[in-house]
Amino acid sequence: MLCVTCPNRDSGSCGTLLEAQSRTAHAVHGSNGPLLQIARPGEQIVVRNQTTQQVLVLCAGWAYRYVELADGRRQILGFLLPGDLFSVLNLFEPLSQFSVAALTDVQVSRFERPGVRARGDRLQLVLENASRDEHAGAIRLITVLGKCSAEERIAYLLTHLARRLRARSVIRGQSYPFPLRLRHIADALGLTPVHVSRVLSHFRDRGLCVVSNGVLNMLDEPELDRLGTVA
Amino acid sequence: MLCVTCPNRDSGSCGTLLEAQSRTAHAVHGSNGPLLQIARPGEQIVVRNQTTQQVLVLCAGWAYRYVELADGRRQILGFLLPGDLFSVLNLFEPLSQFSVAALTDVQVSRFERPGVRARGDRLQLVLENASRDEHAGAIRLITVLGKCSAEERIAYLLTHLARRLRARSVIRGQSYPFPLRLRHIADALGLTPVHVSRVLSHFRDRGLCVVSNGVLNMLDEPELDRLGTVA
DNA sequence: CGGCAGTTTGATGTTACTCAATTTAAGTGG
DNA sequence: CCACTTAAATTGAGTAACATCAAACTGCCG
Repeated sequence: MLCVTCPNRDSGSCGTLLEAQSRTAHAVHGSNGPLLQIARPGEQIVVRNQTTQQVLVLCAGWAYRYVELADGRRQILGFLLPGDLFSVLNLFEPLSQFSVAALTDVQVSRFERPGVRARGDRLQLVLENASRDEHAGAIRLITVLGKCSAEERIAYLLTHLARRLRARSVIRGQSYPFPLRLRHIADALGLTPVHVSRVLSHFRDRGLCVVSNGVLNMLDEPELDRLGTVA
Repeated sequence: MLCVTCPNRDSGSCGTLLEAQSRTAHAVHGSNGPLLQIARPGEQIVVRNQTTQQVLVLCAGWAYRYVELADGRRQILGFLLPGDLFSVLNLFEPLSQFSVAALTDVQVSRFERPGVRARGDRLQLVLENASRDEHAGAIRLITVLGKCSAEERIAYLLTHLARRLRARSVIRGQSYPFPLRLRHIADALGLTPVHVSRVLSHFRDRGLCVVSNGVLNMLDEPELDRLGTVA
């Protein structure tokens, strides 16, 4: 199946979610193709509180959404995988509530903001689904941060990412590419890199998972899943 | 100004937010009035993962949205004040992502789910605003939970509630009715009741705020605000 | 071969949790 | 109005989880 958002016709990097979204966006946009942007690891793609008339979709690579506090502390709100809309809100709201930066080399598609108000059922449906997912994700993260130990949080993150990657057929087995540094995990889960390291090596000792060479290998996914299941 | 959602014509319990929302909902609903429900403190109003064809608005009193983990842990997602829509998502999604329970005696208005798809600009606008607010609230809470100390979290909660109450003209001075128990604060902020008690008495000693007789008195609101400001 | 960024490990410190006892407040029935 | 009961708040002591600081170690790239 062709993915209209990305220039590359070969499947793999773009999952099912993207297909629905991009088709919609494409339909709205008209016949001229989307703008394409590339960024290098660490590069900032969206600046919080900055307005843009475009809707962004991550086309290839990983990125993360985050906010920065006045004193430099950073909270990562979540990770963007290929096919992800940066934010549903972004469809009708020009002001971004968070920053976005690249984790790997990424490709980002930029569409002119579609006329959401004038649209019919098809887009509405996509919007509702994405809206629900985003909301559900926020609730889960709040719950994990509020009620779970470091082990539970990390297990949650690892299995949650695996689930999302599977949903877009990026992985089949129990391992997947893992571009996150300890710092990212820490900032996403309210921990310190040092403590994340300790928990991960504890996981390694228990034969739960290993991360090496930028690849995460889940040796005992059921147990990881059990640990990381919150609600 | 008359509040169509509530049976009581006297203002005060219903703030500005409700007026916009209720008018909208009323317009969608047609001429027959909304169903009214009352509940006592502690009573559960919405059950997570349960579907309903109605849209709920808190009309009087306080309530809270929460999720419960398998082992009984509870995470409070936020507090509902008079005039609050239970959830924006609720407008087109029959499945509730969280439970809701009453903190005080409450009145809840139930509207038949409006035909969101068929509506024009007016409702769209209200939806966008509410959607943005809900999203912004979730991001703030995630940040507070992920990056802030117990003192900062509690200061954030107290001043945040004050702001929301002021926005609907419920309070003018620096004190407001405070129906939360330590347990609620704890479950909302990822702390234990015991620790919340310690922090609050520390605040008291420093002359920041006092809570007694179900009333919170912010003696040094600027300092509280400074403590609780995250992003 | 340096040099840098990221990770690991150890030692120590702090925050917040747990457990338990005590006090206060809020009802309830006499 | 006063015992009695019950829920909530407070206080103290001990502990666990996680943070902080610092040093050693790894891989990688010029």
